[in-house]
Amino acid sequence: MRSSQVTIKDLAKQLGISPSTVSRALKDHPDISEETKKAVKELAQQLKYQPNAVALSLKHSRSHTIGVIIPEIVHYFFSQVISGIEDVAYDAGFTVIICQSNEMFDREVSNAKALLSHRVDGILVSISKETSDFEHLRNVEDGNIPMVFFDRVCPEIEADAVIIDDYQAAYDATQHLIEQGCKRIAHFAGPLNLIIGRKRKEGFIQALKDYNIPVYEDLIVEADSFETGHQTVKQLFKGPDRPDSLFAVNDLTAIGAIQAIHELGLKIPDDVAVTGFSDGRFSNIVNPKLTSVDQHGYEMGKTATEILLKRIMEDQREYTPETRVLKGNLIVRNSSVKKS
Amino acid sequence: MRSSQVTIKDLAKQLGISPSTVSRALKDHPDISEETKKAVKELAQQLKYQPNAVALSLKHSRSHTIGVIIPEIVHYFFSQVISGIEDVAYDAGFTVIICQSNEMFDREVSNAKALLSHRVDGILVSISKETSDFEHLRNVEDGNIPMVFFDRVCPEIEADAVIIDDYQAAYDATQHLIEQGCKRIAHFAGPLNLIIGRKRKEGFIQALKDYNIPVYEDLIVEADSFETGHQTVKQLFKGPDRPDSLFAVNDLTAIGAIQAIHELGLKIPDDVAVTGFSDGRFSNIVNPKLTSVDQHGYEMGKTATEILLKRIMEDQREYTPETRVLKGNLIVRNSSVKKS
DNA sequence: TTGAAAGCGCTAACAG
DNA sequence: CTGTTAGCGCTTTCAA
Repeated sequence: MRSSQVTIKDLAKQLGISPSTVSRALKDHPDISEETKKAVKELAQQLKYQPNAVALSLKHSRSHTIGVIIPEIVHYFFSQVISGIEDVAYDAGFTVIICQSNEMFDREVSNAKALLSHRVDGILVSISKETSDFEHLRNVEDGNIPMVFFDRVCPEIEADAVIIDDYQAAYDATQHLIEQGCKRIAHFAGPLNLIIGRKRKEGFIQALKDYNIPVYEDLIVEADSFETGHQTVKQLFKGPDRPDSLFAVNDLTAIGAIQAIHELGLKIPDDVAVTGFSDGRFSNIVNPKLTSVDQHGYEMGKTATEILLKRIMEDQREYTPETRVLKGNLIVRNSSVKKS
Repeated sequence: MRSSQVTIKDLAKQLGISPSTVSRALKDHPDISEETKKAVKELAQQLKYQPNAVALSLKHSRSHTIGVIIPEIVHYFFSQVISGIEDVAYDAGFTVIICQSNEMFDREVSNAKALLSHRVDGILVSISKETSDFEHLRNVEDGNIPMVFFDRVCPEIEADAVIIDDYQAAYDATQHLIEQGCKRIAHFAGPLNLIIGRKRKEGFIQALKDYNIPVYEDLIVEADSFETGHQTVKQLFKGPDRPDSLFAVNDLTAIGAIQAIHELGLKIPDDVAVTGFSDGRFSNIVNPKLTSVDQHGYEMGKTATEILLKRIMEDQREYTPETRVLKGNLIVRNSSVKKS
């Protein structure tokens, strides 16, 4: 016997009235007598009636559900985003379906399909590192499902987006290192097919240029995980003209790097100043505490969801996509401040 | 105009056949001619037809969706659990709805309601710190929705559960400290209304007893966050007969404690040996590296989901609930090993 | 080999 | 004030 959940029919039968009356009574329709309302509501409570959201979705072609496609929730930043999403959605009476792509393109495609199939009212997306074909997202567009990107946006699709100013934040972080007297600054970059990877690199380079510091191409390496951060330091920092500082594309990479730097017998920040990006739970916990950029995950999730819900409500086919840019705040801690 | 997704009717109309034929053709029903099948499938692909999961759910009283009620996904452990859940669910063609209780009872109750309303086929639950009334979960039981607890189980409801052997793991961690020569061991405990909190405390105490070490009640304090871990150390470790070691109920607490211990000018592990619990991303990153218990989050999520899916499939009203106990492995690192 | 009709749970126009 | 009916998208007898 499948779930024995109570339906409106059950209530109607027990009360000897019609289902439509029950339906109306439950929503306080003015036509219904107080007496009937009371009887219906009491029985509903007693039998623990829960409206069938599935039937409602079908009826109204509105699921009051939004879908989220997110790379990996293990990352503090993304889990913060989800909290922002859930809080807003929850207050608006929306349910959230979260799908992890695990940074895999195929998984992301299935995720999109599943969400379309579930007839979500809107979708929030942050694309995976692997994604460079956007057919699956175009399907969402074509299906007229509102879609808002966050953090990792898609270059080829015109849609709302919430990002931080990665360029400026990277610029700020680099400038900060320069102001500490650093001259040979390494950058561990993110995947350059992602806009965030490119923007952070550009901000880095521009800061160097503005301060007339030569840009050494071999000090710019793609490395965006604890392991690659660690390995890359071991190669890049062993020679005599090693970098005197490092700007890493995220905190975990910075921390992998920090460990390797320690293993090489170098001191942070005096031998090597280090800056991360994202300001996760780690930044305050490692030794030395890590200078990083606060990416405002919670706010990003909140904002993206607010925009999405607005789109869902206004429900017009044509609109001008809006890109909301949050400011990334550089938070200076011990890993980058040279004693002078 | 709401979502313009293609339906079976659209296909039928365009092909001049009936919806039922289309339906059958799409599922390769043997009665349908190859010709028709081909035509239908081609058009479906061309128009990017996606079956309406909502309609299917209503029709079959089966949503192929499972709900998860989880305290907070920011915690590494819980996000690991979710990955385990998603992987298994995904392979079985199930969608996952994740709800965070944020450790709030009220939120947990709404979560349960929402999931019931969405007619999920089953629910996975780890209760919040605040939860001591279980009415909402009893509603799930009464609705005949299969339910499996993980990690934080509910004492009053007979249901399947997947946990680790918290008692034994705490015992092992304590024993390890004792073997390092520790005599005054503090325990920062979790909320004692949670079984995990009680079990870990019991394992701690039993280990002390087995080794004839006095149990000092004032060295057992409820503290289960970075902040409380930090504060508690400041109070408890300042006197001359301070503890020589600490077993914390989770890693973040241990790390808060470690920072405070450093601030007091004490050395880890020589002055104070420290052990955490959960083995998150942090354990390897802090200095010194933290001894901790691997809680096997991914495996826990996987196992819980496997059991849940089994219950959903077999679909019998009566069964004997099963409690699967995973072993928690103590992982010894620098924070607890005294040089001798 | 295909179509017509009923029904999953609910709502809303239309009747009464 | 309440009941009847149709329909959301799909499947599935039953009939042709």
